[in-house]
Amino acid sequence: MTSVGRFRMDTKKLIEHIQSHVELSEQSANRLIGYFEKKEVGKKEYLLRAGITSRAEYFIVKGCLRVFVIDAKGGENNVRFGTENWWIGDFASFMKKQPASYFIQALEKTEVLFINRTKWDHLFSEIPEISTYFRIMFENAALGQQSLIAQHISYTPEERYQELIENRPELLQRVPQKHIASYLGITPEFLSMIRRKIAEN
Amino acid sequence: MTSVGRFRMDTKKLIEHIQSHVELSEQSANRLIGYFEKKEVGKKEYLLRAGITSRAEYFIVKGCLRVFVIDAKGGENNVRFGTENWWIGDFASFMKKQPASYFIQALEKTEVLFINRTKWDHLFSEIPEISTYFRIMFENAALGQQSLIAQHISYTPEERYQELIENRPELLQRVPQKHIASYLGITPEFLSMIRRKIAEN
DNA sequence: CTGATTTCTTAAAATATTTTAATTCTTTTA
DNA sequence: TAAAAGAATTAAAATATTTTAAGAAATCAG
Repeated sequence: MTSVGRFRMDTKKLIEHIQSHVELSEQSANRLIGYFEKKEVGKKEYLLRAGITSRAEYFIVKGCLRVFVIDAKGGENNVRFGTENWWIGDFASFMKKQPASYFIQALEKTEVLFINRTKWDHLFSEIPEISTYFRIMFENAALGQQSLIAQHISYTPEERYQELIENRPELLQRVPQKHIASYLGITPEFLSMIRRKIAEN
Repeated sequence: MTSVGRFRMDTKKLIEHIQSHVELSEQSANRLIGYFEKKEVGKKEYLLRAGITSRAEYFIVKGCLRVFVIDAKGGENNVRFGTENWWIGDFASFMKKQPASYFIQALEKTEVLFINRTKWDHLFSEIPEISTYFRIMFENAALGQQSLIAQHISYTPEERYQELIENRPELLQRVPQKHIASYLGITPEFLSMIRRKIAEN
């Protein structure tokens, strides 16, 4: 197993991410390792399926996942993409122990760290710094989603595509366009048209 | 000033709301009062304007507010409505002390409790139960927004209107239709058509 | 490496939504 | 309470987006 410094490579990525947001003592960092397990998800495999109760929250060490819902007509609708250093999961399902609304599928071979519900419940009391870290994560999630909603309501598909180019250009290299189109709430055909129009200028 | 039990009427509503989510000792409840101030906002008056740094987070004791952004074409786009027992504000602006993106306007004469930034920073260390309460509030915000985004992406305006009828029927009585239309991301004319179509069946 | 499958693009026709404008209904104000 | 202002409805024309279908390009499996 690859090792960097005191930690396994995968755990190190999580610890670095936490340390980029809060102070984390060496002792806490060491304890933390015991809370997480590693999992690999092959391309096109599922980390979670709607209807199944989600048993974990996932931190992406390497790879790319999409989160989608199936609508009344049976169509897949992407709502989020996760890449390195993102947390992903169906948090409502995880917390309330209720069936998930979302599917989570790997778009590449992906490596995640995950924490189960029992350990999650102990985490905050035993590693206090983590409480602040997750408060920041949830605040960021709330902020990000707030502006997403604003964008979805106020902007045209073309403007939302331009936003995506600015905010997450790496996704356009990594994710098939049909998934981008679904994320933008349009058909692949219409996205193709938008791209042509932008390229012409 | 009206008084119920030991507390002023307005503060009591907040304390009851907190107690419906976490245990709150009498001592903590008493301390809490000192953190909040009261404010009245007349109909059509603004609690916050985009461009101004938001100095507070607001708890609605009585009344109704809308949160909106102005888009590139100068149009107002409602993103949220707050009624009794809702927290409202531009949290990004409040936390980062940066200019607000949102306008918040009263649709009725509204009474709010607010906490300023200095007190917010002391709140969590001095009244520990509150940390859990706000974690729950943010979790709920994240969950609510997650399903809002899913809805916006997956459903037609008509379906979103039906959702609104089921989830927040009181808003339809309270909020002018042009604001509902803006919230749904459509024109008032189109909402009118949807309503007629639904009524016909 | 090659055939099979999936993804992307193009164009035309169909549908959904907005815009404009006029009319009625409701609320506000003097 | 009447007049004025704002909000909701209707319909027709204009525009945005989806659907369908087909071919080209890229990726995958044997």
